[in-house]
Amino acid sequence: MRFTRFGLTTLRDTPSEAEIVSHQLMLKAGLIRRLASGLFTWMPLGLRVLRKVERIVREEMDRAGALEVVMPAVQPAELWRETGRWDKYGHLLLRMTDRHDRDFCFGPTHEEVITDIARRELRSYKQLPVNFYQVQVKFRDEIRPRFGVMRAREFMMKDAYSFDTDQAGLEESYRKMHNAYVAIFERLGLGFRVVDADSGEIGGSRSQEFMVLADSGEDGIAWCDEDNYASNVETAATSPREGITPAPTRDLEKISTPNCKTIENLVAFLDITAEQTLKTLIVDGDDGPIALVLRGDHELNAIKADRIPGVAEPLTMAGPATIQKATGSVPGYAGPIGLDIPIFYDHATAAMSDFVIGANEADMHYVGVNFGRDVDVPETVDLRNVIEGDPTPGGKGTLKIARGIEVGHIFQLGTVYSESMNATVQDKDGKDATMAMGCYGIGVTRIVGAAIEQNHDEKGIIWPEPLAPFDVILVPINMHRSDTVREASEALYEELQSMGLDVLFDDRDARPGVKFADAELIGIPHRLVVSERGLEAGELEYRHRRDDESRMMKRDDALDLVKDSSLS
RNA sequence: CGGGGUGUAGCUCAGCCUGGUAGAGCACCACGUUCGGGACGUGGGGGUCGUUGGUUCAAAUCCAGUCACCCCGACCA
Repeated sequence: MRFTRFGLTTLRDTPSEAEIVSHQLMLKAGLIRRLASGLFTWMPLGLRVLRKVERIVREEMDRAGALEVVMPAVQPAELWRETGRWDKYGHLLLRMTDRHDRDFCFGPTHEEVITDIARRELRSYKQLPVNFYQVQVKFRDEIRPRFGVMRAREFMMKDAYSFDTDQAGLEESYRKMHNAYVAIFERLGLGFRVVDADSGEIGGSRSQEFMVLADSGEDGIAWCDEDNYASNVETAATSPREGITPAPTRDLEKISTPNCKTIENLVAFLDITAEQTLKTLIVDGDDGPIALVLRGDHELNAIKADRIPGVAEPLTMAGPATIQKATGSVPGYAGPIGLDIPIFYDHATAAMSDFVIGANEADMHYVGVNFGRDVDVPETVDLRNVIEGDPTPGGKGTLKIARGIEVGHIFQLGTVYSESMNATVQDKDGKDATMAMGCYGIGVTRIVGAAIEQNHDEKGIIWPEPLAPFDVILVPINMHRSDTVREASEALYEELQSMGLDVLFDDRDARPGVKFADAELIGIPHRLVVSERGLEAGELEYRHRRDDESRMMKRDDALDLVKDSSLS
């Protein structure tokens, strides 16, 4: 491709709308342009990268035995009503009506459509297992799109759906997809980690996420190599810490704490740390309110709280009236002493002594509180978000926390969809068997952003070679004044292409500095510079995007180097 | 949806407080000089100042509404 014919405009200034580096670089390098919030046009340079991702994904999906299909992006409401998700998926669904006033949505995912296909097409267990996939545009009406293509509303997704006769088959299909995903992310050249995850609105049982490690990631990852444990912090578990609760050193005392409705205010007023306090959260339950007790500096985890028997789903904080009735006080002063509703304590509370709690009375707290003396020694449960240093569930080590970008998510759905949509096959005995499903997603567009987050420097993008829009950029110096350089460059351009390489030929009549700056910004792995002075010695200047400096090489050696590196 | 911020040329921004009819750098076009790390000169094209309404002799500027974009939050005591 000739630069002058490629329609590429790079920006010298960073657009003010971009916050994170991948978004900034994608705009500066001309990969994408924004149409509206969360909607992007993929320009020629960006599309080349996207296509490279898609190709690798397709190759590995095909290798794993999955079958490619394309389903409609627009889906009828009836299918979503069958599974109950027309209402449940709610806010993320972009709904529309056609001219006959029939309801449709722009698909955010395709479980319903594929299950409809499966129940029509699959009759016999002999047709299983089968796995269908597609690479297609999805639309999710995100609450707040952000970070460019990282959380866009319209995005490219590879989604796959497996069908098996039973759970054992599903586990095998799931394992295959897990392995295919590992192969995909390894080929893409990204640093990633597989973590346990919550299955959220998709439903089902086991699920794992593939996280590209990056500080700008929206997700937290809790992990521990000694225990071979890794989980999204949303679901990361911890265990009770071994150790002895210190003996009481203070007497129980009820004190006045005006305007201390928050832990923050309380800590400031008493000049203590949040670790010395307990907070008592009142949540709605199936049979009246329930109290959840955490150390003051810890955060309640909604997913874990929902697993507590009796807690209303979804988790709802009790309103002022309920709190008044349960505690006898305005919100902000709840505490376990004298509280006559079910109380659940987090694991970490057990190790505390001489702590501060609300007194169930406005502007009053108890200080010097101790378990066994003032409050019954509690059975504890896992209630909160883990933090760095917490013991692992297995107990062999402590958790570390890292940030990650979710680029893949695999689920064992089981029969959630096949049951509600009545997708069955005849088994060996001629009986109807509800198919066991799995679903497997990869955020294709998000991968491009994630790759940049992980591979850039102050000059621009540094593409992992499998993702690079071009293998090599050919930079002639003073081509428009030197016939020697022009002829040699044109010949090289032809030769590199005939070797099967994707070549960007910077044929602009621009000064070298401009060309070098753009080459670095758009991040092409190999750079070959053609100059009069090099040609006299039969040499080219070679530099890899990751190299600190360039080196002169014999022409053929340079070509071999690029060829071997790019086509291996 | 709640809170905050920003809308002036393709990009980054100044001008607004104190109203008088729009600017800079980069980018773009032409010519000339330059030519191995984002050159320089001369000339040129490009903006109903997001939008609607109001105040005023006069509005980019003051007032009100509205739209768009960005950030923080949306159980977080």
